[in-house]
Amino acid sequence: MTLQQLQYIISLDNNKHFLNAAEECGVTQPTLSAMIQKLEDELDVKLFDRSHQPLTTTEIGKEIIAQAKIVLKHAEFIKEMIKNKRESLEGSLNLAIIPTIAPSLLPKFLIEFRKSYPKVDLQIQEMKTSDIVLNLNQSKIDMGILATPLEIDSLLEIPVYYEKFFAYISPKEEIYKQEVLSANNMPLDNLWILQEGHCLREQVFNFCIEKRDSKPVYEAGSIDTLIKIIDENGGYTVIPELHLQFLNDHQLKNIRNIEKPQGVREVSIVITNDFIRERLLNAVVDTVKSIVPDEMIDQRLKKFAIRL
Amino acid sequence: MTLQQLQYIISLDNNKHFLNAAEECGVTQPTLSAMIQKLEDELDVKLFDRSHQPLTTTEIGKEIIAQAKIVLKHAEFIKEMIKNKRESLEGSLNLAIIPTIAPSLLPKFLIEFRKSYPKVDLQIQEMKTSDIVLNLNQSKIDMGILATPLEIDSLLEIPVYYEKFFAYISPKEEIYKQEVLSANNMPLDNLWILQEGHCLREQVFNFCIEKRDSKPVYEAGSIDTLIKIIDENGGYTVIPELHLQFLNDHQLKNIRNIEKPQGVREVSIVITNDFIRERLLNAVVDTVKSIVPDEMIDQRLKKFAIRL
DNA sequence: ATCTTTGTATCGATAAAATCAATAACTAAT
DNA sequence: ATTAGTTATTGATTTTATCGATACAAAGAT
Repeated sequence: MTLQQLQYIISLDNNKHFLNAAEECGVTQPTLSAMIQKLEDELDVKLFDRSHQPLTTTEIGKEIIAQAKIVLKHAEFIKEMIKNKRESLEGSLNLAIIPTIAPSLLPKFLIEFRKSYPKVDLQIQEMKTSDIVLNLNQSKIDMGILATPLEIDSLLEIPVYYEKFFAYISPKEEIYKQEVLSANNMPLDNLWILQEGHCLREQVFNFCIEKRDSKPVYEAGSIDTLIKIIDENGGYTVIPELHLQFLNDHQLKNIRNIEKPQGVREVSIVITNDFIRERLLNAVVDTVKSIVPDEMIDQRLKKFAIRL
Repeated sequence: MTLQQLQYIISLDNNKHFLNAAEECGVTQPTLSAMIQKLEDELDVKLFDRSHQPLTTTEIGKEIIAQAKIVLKHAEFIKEMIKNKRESLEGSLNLAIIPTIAPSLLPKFLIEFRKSYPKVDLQIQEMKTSDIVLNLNQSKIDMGILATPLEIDSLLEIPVYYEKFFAYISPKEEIYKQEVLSANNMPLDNLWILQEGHCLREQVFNFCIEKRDSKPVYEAGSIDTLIKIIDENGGYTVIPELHLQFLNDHQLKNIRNIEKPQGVREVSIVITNDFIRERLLNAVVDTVKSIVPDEMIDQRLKKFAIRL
């Protein structure tokens, strides 16, 4: 018994005519005849009485066809389920986000997303990149927002914006006098940097401290802390563009552009490659893009993105 | 999507192991792999995550497998329905019986059958052979009790008993003096016979009036009437064995055996060849046999049965 | 009745598919 | 890094579904 055979007997029952039913099924009449005979043989039951014109469905045949319709309905429903899943804007969504993005993105994101998609039960956790990858692969979370590229086969990255790096420099520092910093010419001394685990740390190393040697660096747990330390103690650090919104006028004077090369991090929505809730994915992507300045979405920035 | 593929993913979900699942399904592991991949391609959805050990079922995969189980259940139910139908001793049963059998069989049959199978809703109609055949072929009745063989392709005959013919002769007749009648030597004069449409009429013609010519015969509507006519007016007729029970002692003296050849009619339960209620069929057959003398069930009588 | 017309089954050939054995590729653990 | 365990791939083979042509059967028409 196959779904196809069930389709065939339903069609024949509708048409009461092999040729018409065959046409409806997109096969020739001999094929339909053979397949229906085969089903009748397997079930050891005559489904149709072909001795009259037009042919009639036997008593048991009618019952079986009614049941066959139920079977096909339930089979079709599988495709329905998938379609729904793809198109649905409901259900729970477990989102993880790295600490160096969270503070500058989450506040606005939460407001926007909840307003636009109130039926989505949004759960957000802050975690570092490696944990996001782990949890994604274990299907413990649905989505991550983090710096890319990761280049992991099982994961899919959808870049949403490109964020420049800026130097935040204490007036006590020598380089404070420079209007623009050159990336490959930044002093290691007095560079404050995030603790291990933050990808931003690695990116900064990769980006401006190419000649990275054994010299010790000072470490902190968050960008906010870094800035406070520098305000009090001097020194400098590298912060992402979206963090500028949190600085007061006085602090903004400590910001310097970095050039040659210009540092940019690619921020992406990351999902597993079996993620199928396409519409929900678009919802997240669109929401993030809506709260980020247009210039940051410009794909041309991609060429400056730091790869680890 | 095929039922087989659904079976495969259910098995893999149970086993979390291609090799074991393949064994359970009675195929090799490559076959299982290929079939599951094919389904995943068709649905455009990853059902299993093979990157971990043991493999896991994806979120959507779990939902689909739950639905697949429902589909298979409903498909299996088709076979279940057929089995039930075969084995059931319930529901309605429309039975037709020819007039020359009805009076001698029905009274006892009704009592017995209703006692043994109270859940069967038995409906009985009396009709002549041609109508029974017609109604069987149109599925208007389920079963007929009549004289066979019919030799109709679409119908199935289950012989239940063999009924001898006896001559009922008025004492006024010349042949009344004979102790035994010879079938091929019976006079046409004063032979009373049933109206056209009764197969018994044709059987009598075939049986003892081989040299049937244009000579007119006298006709009546029932065996009872025939006997009353003969009692009053003289003449003779041919009656079936089971009718003897209705004759009084006086009338029984008018009975003569017929020999060379001995006439016998085969009485069968007749159904269409798509009849599947096997157990119900057996119930009817057994009931009829139980109310007929054992000698009449003897298969050896078959060779004397009259063919039309 | 005989002959069309219409409808279904059968036949032989072909195309599509499922299946297998062998083996490569991959994963996880030692 | 090596090994054991697991899944994917490959190429050959078998099975199944399909087709076109035609035979056969039943119902209508002449």
